[in-house]
Amino acid sequence: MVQIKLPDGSVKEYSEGVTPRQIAEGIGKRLADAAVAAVANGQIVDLDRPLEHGTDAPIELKLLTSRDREALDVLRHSSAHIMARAVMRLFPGTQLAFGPTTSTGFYYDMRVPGRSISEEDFPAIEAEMARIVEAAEPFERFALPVAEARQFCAGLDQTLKVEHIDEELSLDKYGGILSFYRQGEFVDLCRGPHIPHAGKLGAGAFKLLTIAGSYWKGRTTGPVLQRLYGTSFFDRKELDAHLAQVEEAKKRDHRRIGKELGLFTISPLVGSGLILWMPKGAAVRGQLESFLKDELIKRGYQPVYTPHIGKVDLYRTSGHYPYYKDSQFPPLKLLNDEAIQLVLALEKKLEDQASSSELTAEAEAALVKSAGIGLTWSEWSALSTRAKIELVNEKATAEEYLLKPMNCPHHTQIYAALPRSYRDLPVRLAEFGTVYRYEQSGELSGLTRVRGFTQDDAHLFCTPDQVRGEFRATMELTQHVLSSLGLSDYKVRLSRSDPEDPKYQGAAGDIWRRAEDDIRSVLVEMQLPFEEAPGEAAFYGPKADFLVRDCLGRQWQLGTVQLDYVLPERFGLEYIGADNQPHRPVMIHRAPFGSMERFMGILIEHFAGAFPLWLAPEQVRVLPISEKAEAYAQTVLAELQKAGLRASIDLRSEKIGAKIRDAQLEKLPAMLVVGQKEAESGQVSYRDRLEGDKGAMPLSAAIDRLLEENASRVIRQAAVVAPTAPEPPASEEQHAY
RNA sequence: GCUGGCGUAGCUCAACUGGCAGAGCAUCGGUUUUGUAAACCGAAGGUUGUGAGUUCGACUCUCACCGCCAGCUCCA
Repeated sequence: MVQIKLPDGSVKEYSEGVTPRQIAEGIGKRLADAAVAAVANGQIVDLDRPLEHGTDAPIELKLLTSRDREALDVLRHSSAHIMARAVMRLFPGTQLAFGPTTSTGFYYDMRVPGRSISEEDFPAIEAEMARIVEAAEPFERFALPVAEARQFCAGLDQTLKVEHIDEELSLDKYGGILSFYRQGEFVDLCRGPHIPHAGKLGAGAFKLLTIAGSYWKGRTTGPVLQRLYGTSFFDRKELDAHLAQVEEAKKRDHRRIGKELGLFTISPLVGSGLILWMPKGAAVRGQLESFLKDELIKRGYQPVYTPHIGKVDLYRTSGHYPYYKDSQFPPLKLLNDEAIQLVLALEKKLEDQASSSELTAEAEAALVKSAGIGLTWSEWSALSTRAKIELVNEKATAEEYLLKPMNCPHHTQIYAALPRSYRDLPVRLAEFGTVYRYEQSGELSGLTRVRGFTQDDAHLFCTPDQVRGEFRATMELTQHVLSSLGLSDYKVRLSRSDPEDPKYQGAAGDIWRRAEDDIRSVLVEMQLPFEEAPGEAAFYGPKADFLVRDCLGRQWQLGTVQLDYVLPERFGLEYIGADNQPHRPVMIHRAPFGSMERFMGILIEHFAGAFPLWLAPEQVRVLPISEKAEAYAQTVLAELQKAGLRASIDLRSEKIGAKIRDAQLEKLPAMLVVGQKEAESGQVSYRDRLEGDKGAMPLSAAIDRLLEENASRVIRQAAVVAPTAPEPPASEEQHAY
C-alpha cells in the first residue's frame, strides 16, 4: 500500500503502483478530466506514472490542471514533441537534439539533412501539428536500460541522441535507466513529464515563432543546428493575449523609442556599437549622472578623471591582458623614429611605384639596422614591400597602448601616487569612465550591448576590517539608486569562482573563500534575496551583481559590487598600518548603474520613453493659443528658464489641439497653454501629461509646482513592468535529456 | 564570429510572375489666428544600403561587402 497526502492535508491509502490519474478519478471525474500532470513529493510526474514509495512517509501529491504554472511548462514540453513529430512527418530523417521549454514557450533543436527549414515551412508544420492535436493520441512512457536505449536510438537513426547517451547518460546517472515517450509513430528519448494526450493542447493555442541557428551542445566547432521556437497555451485566448503583449513590449523597445524621441543614434560611419547621444538623450543621462554624483559626494567619494588609453604594460601588470585579449580593440602601436621613417617610405613606394627611387638601398639598409628589425640585408630585401611594412610594425614597436577596457588599473595608480596611512582609508575614487570592448558583431544590440560605454565606476581601497562595512554601504547605495528610479524588478546574484576553472587558479583559495563568505554574510544580514552562480566571478574576485530584465524579457547585468584581493597585490599597493608596518589594502569595484548606456536602455523601456519630470529632456513646453499670445508666451518661457527648468515653446501656426497632441507624443511631462485670457491675468493653463487639463493658475504657482516635482524626483507614472516569468531551466537541466 | 532573415524618401509602408519607383506623416512655402490629442492648399524630397554580374531591360535574379533584426556562442 502507498499513503498519499493531498494538498488539503488528508491522507489516503492506495494500492502500490497507483497512478495520479486513478487518484484523481477517485476524487472526481471533473478533476480527472482537467488534470494534466501531478507533483509528487515536489517532482512533476506524468498522470499515468505509477507512484512508488521511497520512504515510510506518505507521498505528497498535488494534481496539476491548466491553471497551474507548472502545468503550462509540461504542456510546452509536449508541444515541442508535437512540433518535432510534425517536422519528422514532413521531413523524414530529421535529427533531433534537445527540445526544452523556455520562460515563454519552447524550442527544439534539429537538423534536416539536405535542406534547411525556413519560416515559409511554418504553415505546413503548424497544420501538421493541428492534425496531431486533433488525433489526441496519448503520450506513452517507457523505460530502457542505457545499452538498449542507445540501440533503440540508433535504430531510429537519431545519431545526436546516441551521441548524447554516449557522452553524458552512459554513466549510472539516472539509475542506468532512460525513458522514452511514444506518440503514435513518433518516439523520443525524453525525461518527461508530458501531458496525457496531444489533445490537451488547445486547438489554435500554439504558434511557431521563429527559427535561428544554434550549436550542438553549445560547441562553436560542432555542427550547426536549426532551432525552431514556438509557444503554446491551454487556450487560444491565452495565446492571443500573449502575442498582443509581445507586440506591446516591442513598442517599448529602447531602440525604437530612442529613435522616435531623438535620444540617441548609431552611425555605421562612426562604427557599430558606438553610441552617439543626441541632445535629448544627453539631457537625461546628464541628470542621472549629476544625481549619482551628488549621492557619491554625500558618501565620501572623491571624483577623479583618467585618460582613455593606457600602456599595455598596465594591463599586463593588472592581469587583464591575457584573459581579455580577444575582446579588446587591438593595441595602438607606436614605432620608434627610424621605423616610422622606414614605414612611411615603404608605404609611399606601395602607392606610387614610379618614384620608388626616393628610398635608396643604402638609406633603407641604414634604417633597417637602426630601427632594430633584426634581419640581415639579404633576408630583408627578399621580402615584398607589404611584408616589410608588416614586419616593421611587428618588430620595431616602441610602445603599445590600449583603449582602456576598464578603469581600475588607472585608479590603482592614483592610489599609488601618494603614501597612504590607515587613517586615510577608505579611499573612494569615482569616475564616469568610458571604456571600450570589442564585442563580437553578432552581440551588439542597441544600448544594452555596445563597444564603447561609460561606467559609473568607483574603486574603494580599504583595510580588511573595513571590507564588510564598505561592501554593505555600496550595496545599499545601489539599492537606493535603483529604487529612486522606480526599478524594483531586479535580482541579486552572488557570482563566485569555479574551482575547476583555470581562470581562478591564480587566487589563493583561502582568500577567495573569505571574500565569498563576506559577501554572502552581508547579503544575508541585509536580508537581500540572492542566488549563487559559480563560475561567474571576475578573475580577481567574487561579486554581487544586480540583474534586470528588459521589456523583451532578456536579462542584463546592471550594477555590480566586486571584492578584489588580487589587483592590490599585483600593483603592490600599500598603506601604513597602526603598527607602522606596510599592509595590503583591499579593493572594492562598484558601479550602481553599471554602464550608463545599458542603464539608459533599461530606463527608456521602464518608462516607455515617458520620463518623470526630473529626468525628462524637455520638462515643460509653452503652447500659445495663437500668435496674439506669443509675446506673453515668450515671457512665460523666460520665467521657466530663469527658474532652471528645461522649457521650450511651440510657435508653429498650428491649432492648440495639434500642439498638445505633439507634446503628448513627445512625452512632455507638462504643458502650459496660454491665450489671451492668461495673458491678461498673468496666468497659465496647466496641462499635465497624465492628468490632463488642470485649469488656470498664476505663473508663479505653476513654476512652484514644477520645481517641487523636479526637486522631489517624483515618479508618478506607474512603471510598466514586464511580466515576471519563471527562469528558463538551468543549462544543466536543459541538456539532461 | 556562426545560422537564418531583412535593407525602397527623415519615419511607417506600397510597387503582380524582371517592364516609366508611389502613398501617409514629417520637412519647406503659402493661407488660416485657432482654447486642451491631427486646419487647408501647394512644393520639394530617391543612382531602391554599397559595388560588381546576368539581361534588350533589375527595387525585383546572382555574388561580394556594409548595416540592422532574431537566436547561438561570447560577455572584465
